[in-house]
Amino acid sequence: MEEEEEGKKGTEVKQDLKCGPKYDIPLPQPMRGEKTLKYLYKYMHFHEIFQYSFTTHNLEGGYMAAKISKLQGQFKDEAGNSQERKGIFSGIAIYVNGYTKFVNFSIDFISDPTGEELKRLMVAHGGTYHHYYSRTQTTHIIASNLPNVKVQNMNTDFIVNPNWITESISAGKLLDYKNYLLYTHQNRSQPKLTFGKVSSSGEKICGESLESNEPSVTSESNNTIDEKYLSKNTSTSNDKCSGKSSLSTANPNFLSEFYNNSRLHHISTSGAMFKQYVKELQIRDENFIGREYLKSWLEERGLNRTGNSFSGSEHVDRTIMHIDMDCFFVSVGLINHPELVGQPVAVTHATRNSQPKRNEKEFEKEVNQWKKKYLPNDEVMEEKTKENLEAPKSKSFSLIDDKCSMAEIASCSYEARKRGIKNGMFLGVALKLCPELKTVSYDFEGYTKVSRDLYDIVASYTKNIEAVSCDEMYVDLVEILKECQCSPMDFATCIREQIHVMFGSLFLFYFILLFILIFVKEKTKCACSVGIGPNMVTARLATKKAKPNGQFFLAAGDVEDFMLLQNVTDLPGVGSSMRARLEEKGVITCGDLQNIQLSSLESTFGNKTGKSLYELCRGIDNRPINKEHQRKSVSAEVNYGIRFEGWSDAEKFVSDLSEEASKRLVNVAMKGRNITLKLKVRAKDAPVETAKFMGHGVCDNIAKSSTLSTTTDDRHVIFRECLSLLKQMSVNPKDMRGLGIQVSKLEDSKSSSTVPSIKNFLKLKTSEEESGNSRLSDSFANNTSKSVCHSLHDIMLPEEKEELRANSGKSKLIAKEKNCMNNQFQTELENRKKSVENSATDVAQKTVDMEVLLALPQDLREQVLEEYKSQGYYIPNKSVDSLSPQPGPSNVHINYENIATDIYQSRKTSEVEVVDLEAEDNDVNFENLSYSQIDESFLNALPLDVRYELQTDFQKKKGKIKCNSTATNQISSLPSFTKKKRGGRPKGGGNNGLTGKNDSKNTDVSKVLATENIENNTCCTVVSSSSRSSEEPNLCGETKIDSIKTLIYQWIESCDNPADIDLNILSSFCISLIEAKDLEKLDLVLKFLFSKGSFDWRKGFETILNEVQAEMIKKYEAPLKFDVEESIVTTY
DNA sequence: ATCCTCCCCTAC
DNA sequence: TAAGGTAGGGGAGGAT
Repeated sequence: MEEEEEGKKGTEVKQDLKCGPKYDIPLPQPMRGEKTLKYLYKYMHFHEIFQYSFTTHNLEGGYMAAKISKLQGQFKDEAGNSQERKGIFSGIAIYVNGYTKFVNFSIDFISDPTGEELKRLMVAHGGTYHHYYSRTQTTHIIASNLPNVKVQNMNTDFIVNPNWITESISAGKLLDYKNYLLYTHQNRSQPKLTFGKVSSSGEKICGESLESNEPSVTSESNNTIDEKYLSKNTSTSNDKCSGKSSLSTANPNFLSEFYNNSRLHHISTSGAMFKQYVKELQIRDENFIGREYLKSWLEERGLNRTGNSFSGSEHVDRTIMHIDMDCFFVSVGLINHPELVGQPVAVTHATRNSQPKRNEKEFEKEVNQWKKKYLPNDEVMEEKTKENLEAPKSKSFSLIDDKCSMAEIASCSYEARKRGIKNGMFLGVALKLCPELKTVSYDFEGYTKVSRDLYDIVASYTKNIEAVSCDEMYVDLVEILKECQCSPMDFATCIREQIHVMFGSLFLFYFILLFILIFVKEKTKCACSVGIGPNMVTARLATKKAKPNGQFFLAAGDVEDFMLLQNVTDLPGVGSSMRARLEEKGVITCGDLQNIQLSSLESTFGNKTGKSLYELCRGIDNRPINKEHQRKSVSAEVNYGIRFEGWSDAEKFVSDLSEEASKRLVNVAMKGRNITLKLKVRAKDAPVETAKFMGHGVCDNIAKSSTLSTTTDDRHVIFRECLSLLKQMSVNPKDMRGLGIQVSKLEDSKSSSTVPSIKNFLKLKTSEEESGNSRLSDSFANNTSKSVCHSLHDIMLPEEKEELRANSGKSKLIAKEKNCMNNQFQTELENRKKSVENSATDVAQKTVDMEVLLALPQDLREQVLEEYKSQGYYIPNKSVDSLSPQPGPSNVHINYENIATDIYQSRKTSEVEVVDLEAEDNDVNFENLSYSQIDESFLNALPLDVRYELQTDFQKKKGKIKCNSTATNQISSLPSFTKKKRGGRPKGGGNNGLTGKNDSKNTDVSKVLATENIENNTCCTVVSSSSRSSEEPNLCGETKIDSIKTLIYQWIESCDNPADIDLNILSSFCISLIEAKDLEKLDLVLKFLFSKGSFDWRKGFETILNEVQAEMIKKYEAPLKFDVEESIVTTY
């Protein structure tokens, strides 16, 4: 990431550039057309827009420009005001549960919001939106039909109808949520809404508005909900006193909650993820659709060899491109906050209103200790000069006081940087520098989504990529420039344009930004910067020059001059410590550094470091692009919220952490021989209560390691070892402030055979498969490998896929966005695979995104496409055509033809493979599978009827299925079925650490499921090749309701939560039931669904239900009469 | 010399 | 209040 958390010396090195120009790509020309503007008018209430002629497309100067800047001003004022008023939802944090209304595109979209809309509305009015339900922080759950049985963990008193939000907004005040409670039958003791009064600082807006606006409500309430509300909001500070904060190890879910909210964890793991992705790219077949696009792109602009003075051979020596997103987290965050574009914005956990309460003395003590640590020589008085020199993370200690929030800024916009705000700075400090600073919450899903798109775009051009992090990479351009006869700068323009459009398309979903994007173009400079140089350092330095939103080409001949004035801090490997040491020698610029002898550098910094400094400061860097990253260690550590009362707490945590480390090892299919335990211990005189809430304070670091005789990934072995190490360190658990486990000396786990400990009643797994499988499912995809099919979805025929997608329609797309983190990387796997086939086509499809286009009214959609086309944006004809209205019943029909054809091409082989496998019948023979082989404990756990069903079902199936081991391997990579293998550790696409909860118990059911799915796949293949229209709708080959139920039951049992892909299959099955007019079966299926599964599943089922209802309305103009609650009640 | 362990530093 | 992770490189100093 471009993020520079280390405080860097402000010595600005100005430079006269003889070399490559920095140049900005032009943004889309303004869109014309009255209709468009009518829409904009309607949705944005920019009344004034309408008064002007919009045939003008030169908005650069004159009257329109003035008008627009005035509108922007209003925009800002509005945003500012709402901040001042703090918004009606201040203090409210919602989690939207399964609320996936199919996009009902009415003019009055405010009254019928989607989850995304709720999110936007919430934030726009001062509230918080949680992607995940947090027991401690979510104050209200928004749902339209939340099943009530399995939500004991949630306080159902706070499950509220979405109308609460919209009506509150229209009322201009916070209405009493209890009038919108979803379960009015549950707790009839009505709350007294007095929390506003009790709220410590009388300024709490939620209190005010309630008090002043809803007095009648207050009087009729009693205090049950009130108390709960209070305990969630205002009295949490009491928790701190008792040391029982939910943000500490006292919380049983601490580890996963922490990881789900840690930006650094996200940065690390996503970085690793993309390194793995690039590694896998290497063994794939070449499929560079982007290159074709590049060629036509060059041709159109007359930039290809013939039309351009550039001769490809000039740069073939070595040309490295460095791509880096500009303030990545902010850019993604702004997608949901278009109103903040152009303002100083920071991404943090806290909000600008956060006002921590702390013990002043202790606080000061710690801050002074930090100062001492980072301002050596007792030069505390001279902070001003020394401050930024040595202090890490730009903490600006002089500005810290006991009132300021110590939430760290993960990323801040360029507007904020102009005010002196830096990444890693405490929010409180930043607010002192820039009181207008706006804060935006994290959107980890969003980051992953955008990163994925970014990598997809680049990978469609070349495989010569070194992933650095989720938003940064190096690309070796030699090959592509040669092949396409392209200049580096042209390539940079082309690829940046794609990235920009990708970003733009995300913004498009929000109409306000549609406006900004098109009319106020300079405001959307949110894309990426690109630097090109003869090697990695120079490329990197060039990027710095290019920022923000530019590109810079540093020719080999210009390197020497260029380097002279570069700041040493910008060299890779020079951080705050090295900078300080260099500064002592009077070295500021690379020019200064060049004056120091190699031998001198080597003696002061060590041989390697010295040599590397010597070379880097001259712009010499021979490191090749590392495409095949080899992992050397796996670790899990936490240095936040660690508060142990005694040994048992510590042991429990070490145990949890061992499990985490073990999971991560399994995820990467590695085992390690060396185990290191890292400990952060409160420094001797450091205060017990840290300055930062639940922070680690001033600490000493200790580490101890031990080498095992054999490699391991076993959680128990790791635990035992760590516990022993921990005891050896003899530290009082009460003083522990951080703990980490690192496993190194890694080996591929496939070399050591690991037969899963599960008593498998189906003996279909060899250890070889086991490890091979985990490798596959770990990474995104592996097309060249024998295991081509990863899920049912994968072996479906293109027509089926198309149908599936079209049927799922909009709500699917939206639902997809709501994936919880657990599923994120699982979904990732699917996405990744899709993108391989589609590559640039897919990119283009994405660039003018389906979601966006579908959400648009048809005429507007056409206009948008027309405009984009006319501006030279790459929109494949097919996709454009497909977005025109289609004949037939589906008005949301998407034509995935081009994609489907691709898939078909590449799937053909896999299909053949499956068929062959069927014929072969190798190790695994399902004929041999008998009911009696099923684990008894599993059977006993089943309700009698299901047990019976299962029994009969097995009898039925006997002899029907044949499959060999390879097929097994394929199927067991099916995302939703990979989660419980090997002692319940999720493997699959589930990325290490980001898998929120995975404490699932090991069951044998997954084996049943594996069986099922082998069969299913097989059946699916067979069925799909026959004519679908005349056939009875089937779920993976099953048509009988009983069999379907069994299938669904087993599916649900197999994992903790549903994978999208499986939901889609189920959903399309339901829709095919509608087609077949078999509403009775549909009803039974739905009832069965809702009677099973836990909370996580319900969310998925609700998506299906929504899709079904959408289809019903389309087909019969009436929804299916189906009562979710009833079906739950009747079953339980 | 070379390896090992225990750090520190750096990057995102 | 607030989510200060993770992987890799390499130096110092001791063991071999």
